[in-house]
Amino acid sequence: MSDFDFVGSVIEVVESIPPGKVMPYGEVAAAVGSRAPRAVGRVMALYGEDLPWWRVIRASGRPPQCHEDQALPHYEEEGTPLVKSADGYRINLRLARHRP
DNA sequence: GCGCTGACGGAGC
DNA sequence: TGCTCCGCCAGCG
Repeated sequence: MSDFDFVGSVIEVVESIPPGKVMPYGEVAAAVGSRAPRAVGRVMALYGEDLPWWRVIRASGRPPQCHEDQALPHYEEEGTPLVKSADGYRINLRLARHRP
């Protein structure tokens, strides 16, 4: 697996996430056979423009920092289980977590 | 070839 | 429940 295309695999996994579901960075990294959730975030920052990046969130149940406001409308549109929090809102990983 | 940074995760307090 | 510290890997100068 040395030819392993990290970026390509990450993009493939993110696009495989169905609407209304989400997947933590750690899960995406594990899905591509890696342990670098940070690297996944980098891919989103670079290629996220062509991907449903809002379906990829942190293990804390919150979307990428500085992007929560942009992700919110997407969740409401896809019917993603949300939980209102003191800070604003949060994703209900219990219901929204996508399992391959 | 080396070091720093980053849309993070988990454990500890 | 929220914040802090350390560790992880991949990309770039």
